Amino acid sequence: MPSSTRRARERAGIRDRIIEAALHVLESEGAGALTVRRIATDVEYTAPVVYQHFAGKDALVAELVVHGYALLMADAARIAAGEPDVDRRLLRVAAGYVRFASEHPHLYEVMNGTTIAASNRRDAAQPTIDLLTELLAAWSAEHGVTPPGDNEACEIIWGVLHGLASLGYHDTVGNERAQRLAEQALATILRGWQATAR
Amino acid sequence: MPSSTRRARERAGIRDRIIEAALHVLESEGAGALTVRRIATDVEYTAPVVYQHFAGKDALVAELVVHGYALLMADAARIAAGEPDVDRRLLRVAAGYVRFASEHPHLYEVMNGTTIAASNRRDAAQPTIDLLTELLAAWSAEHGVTPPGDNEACEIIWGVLHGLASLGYHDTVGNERAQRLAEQALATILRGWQATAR
DNA sequence: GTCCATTTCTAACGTTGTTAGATTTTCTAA
DNA sequence: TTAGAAAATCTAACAACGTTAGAAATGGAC
Repeated sequence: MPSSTRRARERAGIRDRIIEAALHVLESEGAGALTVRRIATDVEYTAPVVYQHFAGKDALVAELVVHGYALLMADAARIAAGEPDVDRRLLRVAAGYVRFASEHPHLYEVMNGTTIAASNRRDAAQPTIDLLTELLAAWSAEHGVTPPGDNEACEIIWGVLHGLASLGYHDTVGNERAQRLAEQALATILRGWQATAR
Repeated sequence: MPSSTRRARERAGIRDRIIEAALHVLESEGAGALTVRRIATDVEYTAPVVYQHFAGKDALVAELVVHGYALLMADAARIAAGEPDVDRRLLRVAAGYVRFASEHPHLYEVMNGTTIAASNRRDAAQPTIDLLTELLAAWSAEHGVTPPGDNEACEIIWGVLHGLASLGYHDTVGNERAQRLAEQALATILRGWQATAR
């Protein structure tokens, strides 16, 4: 019965369109406009169909968060691939992280919000963390310096990037300034680790 | 007519009780439980009286944010006053900042949420920023090192503290670990600035 | 062409922030 | 002390939210 597979394909298609529509509303109008009825209207359905594809609004938002981290990861990977120099690579990824937050402020907000559970966020963020770990290992090998282990160095950098991205994405300081501050902060930390090794 | 002043006093009293009740609900049960009706019930009134003292829920939340920054400031000032050594003082304030976030997670969340406008947050946070600037100036004088000016050093530290506090307060990493990471990050940055000066 | 399963919609429930209007309380003044 | 003004408070309602139950429509299988 080939029709059942087609039905499944159609179902998945609607699911994807819901996610797409939700992402578009979130990015263009913010979390306040992201209502179930609005999303349903945008995909030309009524509200209850959303619940046939997602357990509830929170589950849908969780998927947006996963999508957001995938975008962030792709951004970071692209930037990293385009810069051969180990030091500059880290700095550019740092600036890219902050830029991502200010280019997708509403998405970044839910990515770090409390609607999503901490463990889910960790899972979604893991690839990005792994990339950061790699970049850090390469830097470490290049300079013969070993920064604090047990993931501490990586978590420090993650924290710094997130902190300065936060300052940037809700206009506490400007966008470009936050990017520069992130680069400076990271450069200073790397220099600090080098100074420790001496 | 002394009664009118008493009336004003009573009005202010109710206002304060509303703020107190709201703060208690927020801290003990989180932002999800913070509804206008709930607050009104807790002060033994009905919902509309809240609107006689605040333009809306957002205005009330804004006051909670101000209150939160005052608490944070008091905490930081107390810690700073208790530590004569310039370097240790900065590290202890850093750890204190992160601890504050994990001891008041829901309050810290709204303090950095999007319900409050960026300019209002800046105003509320200004005293804490000023304290940070002072601590940094003292450190700078002690070591004969001038970190980046134009408030950049201060904003970097602020960002770092906020970032690691965020990692800590929603359990991305544990509480004590986030405190240690903040101390390490700050120590490394200070070392980095010293290394630059040499 | 009939029946069954799936999909979709209509209608509703409870809760939210918020406002209008009635009601009660409190103060002032004769 | 009491009549009337002013303030405070409550009741009732509105629109919008997330969510669910049950009716209506749709589409494939014999």
